Amino acid sequence: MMLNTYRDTAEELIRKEGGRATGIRVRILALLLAQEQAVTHREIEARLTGLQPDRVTLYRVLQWLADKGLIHKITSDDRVWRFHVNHDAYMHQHAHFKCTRCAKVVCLDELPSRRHLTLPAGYQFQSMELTVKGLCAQCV
Amino acid sequence: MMLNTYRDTAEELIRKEGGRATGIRVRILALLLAQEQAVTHREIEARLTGLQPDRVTLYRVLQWLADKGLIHKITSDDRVWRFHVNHDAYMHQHAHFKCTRCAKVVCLDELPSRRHLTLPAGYQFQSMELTVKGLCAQCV
DNA sequence: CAATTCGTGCAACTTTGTTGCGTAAACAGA
DNA sequence: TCTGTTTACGCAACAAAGTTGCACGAATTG
Ligand SMILES: [Mn+2]
Ligand SMILES: [Mn+2]
Ligand SMILES: [Zn+2]
Ligand SMILES: [Zn+2]
Repeated sequence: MMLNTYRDTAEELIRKEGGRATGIRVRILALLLAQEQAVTHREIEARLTGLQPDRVTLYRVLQWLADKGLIHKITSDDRVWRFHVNHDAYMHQHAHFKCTRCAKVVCLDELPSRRHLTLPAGYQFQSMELTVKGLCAQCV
Repeated sequence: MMLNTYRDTAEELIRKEGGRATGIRVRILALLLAQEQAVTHREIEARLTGLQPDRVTLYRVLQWLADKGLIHKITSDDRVWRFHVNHDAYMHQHAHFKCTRCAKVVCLDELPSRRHLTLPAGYQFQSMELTVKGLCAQCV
């Protein structure tokens, strides 16, 4: 399960950002480190067995982790944020995939070049958000 | 202002879909036909001077128009739907631009080819949603 | 004009997320 | 190990966006 290792890593990362390594923060970040795919607030709540932090605290911890750059927030058409750790590969801008059957969200490696887009005259590019929809390997 | 023409067009489009051309539906679709950019539920409400339909009715009219293919819904990171008429040019899949300063949303003409993306093994592509962020011509 | 169907308004509810504030826990320094 | 300060947490209340059920009223059909 490697859960102890995840907790140790989590604690170390939190301290490195100058935050207090509270039980809640460590458990949440450890949980995120263990997730392959991006997870919602609800899913995190459900998987924090034993520990049941207040909803507000969970929101605030997730926001803090995102502010510190340890995780990133993913917006989706279902109006629910999903969270995923910032592995090295995901530190740069990247696209996401969302399964239209099971709603799973995973991070993709790349983003198409902005050269493939033309903006109206006078418009200035800053960034792009790309979500690919389809069926994941389990749902095909 | 061409508003009469918009109302006539709206009424015609609604009847063509087999719906009742009620005052509310006609006014909402006429308003959307007149908009260059995509508008939110709130903005539509504010611009329907004189007529003040119930919030729920507005939601239902917009959903009906979208179901009939007369308009399309645009999702955004601010968790608010925006609506825009389906001009011929926008019947196919297309990208959107959102201004990071004034929150204006406009439809872009094209979508980059799916060949520029690689999905994990076993994943099946269905569609993509692309939002370009930046500054519009008025905000640069 | 009457019957039927469809659209609208109202009230209540749901989901997701935010704000303010008092209290408790973490950490640093003695 | 104790003490004081700072930071995080929990609770309650709030907010925005959207949904559902149901009764009533207005279009359309004939
Ligand atoms: Mn990601
Ligand atoms: Mn569009
Ligand atoms: Zn799936
Ligand atoms: Zn702008």
